[in-house]
Amino acid sequence: MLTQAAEDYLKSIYKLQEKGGKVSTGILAEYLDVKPASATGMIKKLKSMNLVSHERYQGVTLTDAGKAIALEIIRHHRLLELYLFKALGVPWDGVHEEAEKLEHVISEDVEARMDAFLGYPTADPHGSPIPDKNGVVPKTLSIPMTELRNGQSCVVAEVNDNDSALLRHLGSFNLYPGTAFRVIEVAPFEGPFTIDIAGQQAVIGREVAKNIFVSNVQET
Amino acid sequence: MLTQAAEDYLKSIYKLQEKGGKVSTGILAEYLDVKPASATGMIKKLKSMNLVSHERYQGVTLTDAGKAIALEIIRHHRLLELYLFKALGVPWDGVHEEAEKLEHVISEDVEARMDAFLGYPTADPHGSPIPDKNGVVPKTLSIPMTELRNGQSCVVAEVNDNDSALLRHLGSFNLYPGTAFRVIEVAPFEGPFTIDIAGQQAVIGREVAKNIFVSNVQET
DNA sequence: AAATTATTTTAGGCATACCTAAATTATATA
DNA sequence: TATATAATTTAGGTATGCCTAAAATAATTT
Repeated sequence: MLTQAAEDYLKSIYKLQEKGGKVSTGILAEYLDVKPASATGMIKKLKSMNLVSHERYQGVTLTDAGKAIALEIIRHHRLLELYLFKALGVPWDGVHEEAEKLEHVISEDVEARMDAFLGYPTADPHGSPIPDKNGVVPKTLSIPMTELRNGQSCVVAEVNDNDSALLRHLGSFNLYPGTAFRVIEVAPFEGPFTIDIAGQQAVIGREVAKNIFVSNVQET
Repeated sequence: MLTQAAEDYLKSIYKLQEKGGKVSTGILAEYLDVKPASATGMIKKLKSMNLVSHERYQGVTLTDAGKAIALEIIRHHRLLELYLFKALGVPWDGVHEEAEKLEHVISEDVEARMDAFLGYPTADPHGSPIPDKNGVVPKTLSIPMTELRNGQSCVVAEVNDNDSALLRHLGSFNLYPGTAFRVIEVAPFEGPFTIDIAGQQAVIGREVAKNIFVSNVQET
């Protein structure tokens, strides 16, 4: 069994790999809130286990084995988030932190039971895809809200899950995955978005909008 | 926050204190499956935190602060066991192991939600009392099954939870807490018990019977 | 009471995973 | 191209929590 720290490193490498391109020691260290020297040490250890590839100064990449483990942890995390949300009513701005601790200790058996209870879901409360047991990640077709123009309507597909305060803010507008809204006006010069959600008007700053991804975009 | 190991030590000291009298370094080490020298080290650490009292060669005792923490962990454990059993259908011989890992990471919030879901229960699937939020342990009035005589009937109150194989064995006879049975015959010379459970006859060895505690004993 | 046996503690090591500070290597600037 | 800056790695240190082996203490037997 891997240590919790090692699992966190694999998961983080996967996420950074998805997001941007090269995962450098420094980027990884910053993401995990440790010093670069600590990341170097763990990378060395993971490399010796054939879970990552790494050439000095060239960034780190997951091997197939490493990717499989990363996806398993991510699956645990997202199923737990949805379970806590649906079965126990934990507010969506709290499930991330809770799942962060549970994901390392939950058994495959309990996970399978939660999966069945939830009806084999494909997305967590923030809209992030839940990999299946074989590590297949459901494709999500979404674009950043910042690409929307005046008059377009759409549905919230996914929001960033790692900022509790942001989630509470979005919750106050009912901006959950599945919620539809229409862009009334995008202020010029990278300004805020004025939108209509079920008849209610709301102003969403650009920095906030960057954390929202939408699908089903239509001109109206 | 305490480490997981420290929490396990406190819990174990509490349980050993309940069961027998003096908790020696050796007993504690054996119970936790570590070497006596390791127990000495942790006892020293816990003493420096004022969670236990200890004089060399004289055994260890929980302070009020240590006892409060021990009871909190035990509460986590037993609520988790019952939750896994009732909400997710984990078989009763599996919940102990699972809860052992979860008890250290579950938040007070999630615990409160499970507690409410379960209707503020007072016993886990093995019949062990669940301490309340203030550390008050519900009193259980039960006697060892080994004290029963021919013709007495009773209800299973509690069984030992730390032996998976034993629990499967008891499950095969339906010997769960709450199940009533009648002693048909106690074989002489510390022999086995022949009992009647809902019309079905079963033979329970004395070593197995030592793990069963009963209440509501009546002559029939 | 002395000697043997058992328990407990001390002393010294190991692995994990973090840290800081210094050295190295790569990249950007003059 | 040489030099300054930034990123990365190495070296050495901390804390936890386990280990073994040896020393100290207590309990039991003769």
